[in-house]
Amino acid sequence: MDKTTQIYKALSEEIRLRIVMLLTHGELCVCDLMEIFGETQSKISRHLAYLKHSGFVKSRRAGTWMHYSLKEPLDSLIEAHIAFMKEQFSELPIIQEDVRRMEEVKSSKLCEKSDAKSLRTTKGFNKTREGK
Amino acid sequence: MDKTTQIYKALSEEIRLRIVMLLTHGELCVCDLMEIFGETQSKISRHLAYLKHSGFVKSRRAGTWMHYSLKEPLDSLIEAHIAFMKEQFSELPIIQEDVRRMEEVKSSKLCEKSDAKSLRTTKGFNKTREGK
DNA sequence: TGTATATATTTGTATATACGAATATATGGA
DNA sequence: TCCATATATTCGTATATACAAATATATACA
Repeated sequence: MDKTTQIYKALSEEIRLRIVMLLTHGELCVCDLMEIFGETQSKISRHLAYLKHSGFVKSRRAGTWMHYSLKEPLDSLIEAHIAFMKEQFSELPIIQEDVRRMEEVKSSKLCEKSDAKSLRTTKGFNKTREGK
Repeated sequence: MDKTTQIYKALSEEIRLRIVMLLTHGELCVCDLMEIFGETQSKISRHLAYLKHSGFVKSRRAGTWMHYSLKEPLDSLIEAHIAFMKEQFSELPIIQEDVRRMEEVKSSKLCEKSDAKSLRTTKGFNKTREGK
């Protein structure tokens, strides 16, 4: 039952549960999550590593950015948990607020729209990043 | 989300998850659980206290025995978790083996069949208990 | 190659909670 | 009241994992 209890441990820290909920909407990079939650890079990164070890997420490097998304294919038990979470938590104010901030962040940042290489060679890139 | 994460914490320890699964079949006393799991009284009691604090179970005293069962009414989120667990875990060998041992223990012990007072005044009671 | 950026990991520390062993409490019966 | 039984709690300790701060790593670009 190690796998089973590891899933529960992974979801027993609030920020990890909220990250998983956000990732059901699609891929996010570390910098997005830092901004959405107002947390330090170290904290976000640690929890993503935990979720990765637990089988929830995969990462994709694009230039210097790391993009995280739900692993594919998901272990079927994890998939069932995520379906359960969507049913149970989607309507919670704190989760809806996270989604709202996610949309805000995604519309004001470029790192989600294409990969680092093309961004960095785009005129005006640094200007865009200054907003942080 | 404290309630939410507390539920995940409660289920993230294997023995607690297995106790909850057994209690879906009905009330059990501490001594039954000790025998089913082959664990010490202290360990069983501590985990039951944790489950009680987390809102999963209630206890009923009958003489010197404490009987535990799923709380009623259950918090609706906990109820949903338990329904999920039944779906996902009922067929696992370890869970089925727990149920088998539970049936064995319940058929060979009396403390489940009536309360302590009547048992203690029943002839042959101590003999029955010696089997332990 | 050297610098800057994004992310990951390490370090030192704090907290939650696990454990076994011992002790305390509550009940029932002599 | 005193003892036995069932259970709960405490004590001392070990482990997992949280945190912030610091440092390391990987990549991009000059």
